[in-house]
Amino acid sequence: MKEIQDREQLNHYLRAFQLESVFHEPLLPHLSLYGFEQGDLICTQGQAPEYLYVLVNGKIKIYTTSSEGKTLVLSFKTPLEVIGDVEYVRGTPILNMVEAVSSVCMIGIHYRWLHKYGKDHAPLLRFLLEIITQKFYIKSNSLSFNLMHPVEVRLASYLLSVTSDESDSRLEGQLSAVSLSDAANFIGTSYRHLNRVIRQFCIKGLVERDKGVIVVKDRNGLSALAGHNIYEHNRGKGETRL
Amino acid sequence: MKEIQDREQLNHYLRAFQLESVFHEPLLPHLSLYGFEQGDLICTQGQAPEYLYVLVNGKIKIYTTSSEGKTLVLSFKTPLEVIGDVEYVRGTPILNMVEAVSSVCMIGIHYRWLHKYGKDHAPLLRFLLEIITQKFYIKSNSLSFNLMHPVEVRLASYLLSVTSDESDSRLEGQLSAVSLSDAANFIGTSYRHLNRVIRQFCIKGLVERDKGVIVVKDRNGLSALAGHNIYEHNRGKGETRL
DNA sequence: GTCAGTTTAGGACATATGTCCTTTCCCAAT
DNA sequence: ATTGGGAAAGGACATATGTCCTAAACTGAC
Repeated sequence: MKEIQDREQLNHYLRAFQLESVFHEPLLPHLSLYGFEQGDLICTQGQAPEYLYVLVNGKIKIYTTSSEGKTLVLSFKTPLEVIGDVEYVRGTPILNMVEAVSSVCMIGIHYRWLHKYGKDHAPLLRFLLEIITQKFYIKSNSLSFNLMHPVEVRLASYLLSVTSDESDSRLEGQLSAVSLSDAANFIGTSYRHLNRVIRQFCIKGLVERDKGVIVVKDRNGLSALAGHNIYEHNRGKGETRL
Repeated sequence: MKEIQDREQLNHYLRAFQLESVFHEPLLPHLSLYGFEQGDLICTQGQAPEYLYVLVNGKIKIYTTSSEGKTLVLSFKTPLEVIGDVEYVRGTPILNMVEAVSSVCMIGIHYRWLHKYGKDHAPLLRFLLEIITQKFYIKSNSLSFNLMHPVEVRLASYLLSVTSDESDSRLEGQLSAVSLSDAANFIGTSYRHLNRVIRQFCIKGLVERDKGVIVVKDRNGLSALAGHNIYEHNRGKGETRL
């Protein structure tokens, strides 16, 4: 991690994501911009958190490691997203590991100032409320979805969700930076089983694999399998009452 | 549902749960107290929500029905808990079914007033933030837990969590109002499989079943099985920064 | 008590998924 | 091109879980 001393850039992000009212005058001087390289660890489970981060560029992976050593990838996040919010509100140690999947840019603010100047600042509170509510909603869906559907369906859904935002440009969606075993841990299954299902998909002509890369061939077929249950990414916030 | 016209009782609850600053002066006149009988439907999935409810007495069940007709019980809640909060923040239809598992008492307030008098009221926003953060935390744990552990472990954990708060008084924890098939839907398995696992537990002497009631015989044994992963209920709020 | 109907438990089998180990493939160093 | 090492894929088997159906237990009416 390195701090990026570029006030201009920071202001740009604040404007782009409409955060000017969220981080008002007294908070501004305490905002910093941080850069992370692909693979950098941004947060470590169990540590005492100090900063609230706002993801403004790049992609991160949230995961947790159980006492038995299994890894479960909880989510992949792209802007706009906040990390350290749950810990801030609850006053607990860091819950999960956070790692940069691409090069990443985040706005950071120390809890001290967030608390001192923000605890009564309604726009900030509403912002956090919306973000966390969104997280809850996604998590809740994800829970139901995982519990109710076999890996086959989850994989189809996952492939759709990943390739839709990755491959804006290229026609064929590919799995890019996310390794297959990450994918397995995200879907909540073993690498072995993931392979098995992928092979079925290949046979059915839904995807093709070439040198470890999965290429989606039949989005409609996958959609049919997935039902309408798509793992949600961050959708822009809709109409809210707040 | 019937409205309980008892200002005294309402004030009592507000005091008991320290909600006086959350619902400040302008909101007070719009608070009402509602009573539900066991089995009453409190919210219906898909409908337009109107009220934010605060559960102050009794026990409720949150569940969802998939398009294929499967039911998944998302959680059982006891005071202090809020429902309709996610919908309020996101401005969406009701997400899940909510049903009274015992006779239930809730404080209700129409979104209209909540918005009009509450949208800038920091204590209310902080309250919602804490509640939803708590929900997120529980949900997140629950997701990992379900994905990483077999039914056997989940059932052990479930039995422990249920019997700890039910049977404050009685020594033997029993499953009370919650039916076995509810339990199955909560754990995310089939009734059939639940039975299978219960039978194993019986054989191991962990529980006994008598006329459809499960009696926990060996809490330590169950704990060993569950690891430290206990489904969290609402724990009183800890130290928070807010 | 007896019976029909409903609820609850269990049997048999099929499928989904996990574990462990072997095989294959890829890439780099030589 | 050759070879060795490590990552990726697949085979074999065990276990976990789901589905469908049957058997057993309970309940209320008579």
